[in-house]
Amino acid sequence: MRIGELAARSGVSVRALRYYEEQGLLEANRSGSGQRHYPESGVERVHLIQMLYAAGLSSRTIAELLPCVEAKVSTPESRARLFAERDRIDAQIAGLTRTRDRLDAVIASTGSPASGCTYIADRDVATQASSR
Amino acid sequence: MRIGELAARSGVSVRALRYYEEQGLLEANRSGSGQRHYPESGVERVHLIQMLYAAGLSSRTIAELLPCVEAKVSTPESRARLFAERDRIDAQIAGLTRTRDRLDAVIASTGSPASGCTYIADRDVATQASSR
DNA sequence: CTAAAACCTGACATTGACGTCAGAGGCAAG
DNA sequence: CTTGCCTCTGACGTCAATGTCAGGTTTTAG
Repeated sequence: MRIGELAARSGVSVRALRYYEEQGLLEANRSGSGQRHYPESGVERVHLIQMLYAAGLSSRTIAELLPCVEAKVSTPESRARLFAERDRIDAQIAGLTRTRDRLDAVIASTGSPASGCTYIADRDVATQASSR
Repeated sequence: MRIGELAARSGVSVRALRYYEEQGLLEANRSGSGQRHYPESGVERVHLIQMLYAAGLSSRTIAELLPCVEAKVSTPESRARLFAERDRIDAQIAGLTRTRDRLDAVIASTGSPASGCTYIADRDVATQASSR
């Protein structure tokens, strides 16, 4: 498939795919005229890349780890890297959990008791929260 | 205390503290000559700010939520915001957990004796969430 | 008193993962 | 063959949270 289709199917932009290639995360077969062509497995690969990005890894780190994630092969160095990233993610989860619990506490304290001020008179629930 | 001490004690840079003030996250009493002075509670406040940054909130969002986190008071809007951020963090934790489990599987498959290529299912990728 | 250290404001630089635009070429359909 | 969409490369723009530097004032130590 060509780049537009891969973009559509994997949910990222065409620009992002070219960027991934530039960073050595995603390879493409080039047709005679220079157009990129990807195998079906490209979709899965892009999802994997996105997952690692979402975990806070940089493109450089991803480039280092992708081969051993895909090929299930690792050198001692890459194993150390895998462990380090795993632990970092663990720590991140722990921190996020504490943050969430703290937010829960705030919600509870401002919401339930007679701490004043909080009227659940829902007047405009349509205020969609545009986070992110 | 002055800004240098707060920076040292809270573990962030002086530049960052000035930035927090600029963004309305951190207030300072000014001495006659214009120098910032912070109460002891500033340390805790900066830690709180850092925690929220680490959870992926933007300075604008933090500015909106800090008052009700500190004062335990919330308007219906801020409550909705709190819920939304809490849920976002929950989703982020879930995604990170899946990523960590996948890394664990990779580690196991590349690390165990006869690295017999244990297959790793990845059907559930791309839980959008980003961090920082 | 003086020099060093800390502080001030203001402004430009940086980093990462893209967005966006320009100008040119490729490809299937009518 | 031309129309219209897709793709190419290259390059500059963006955004957020700082880093860094300049040039000047304040505080502190000796």
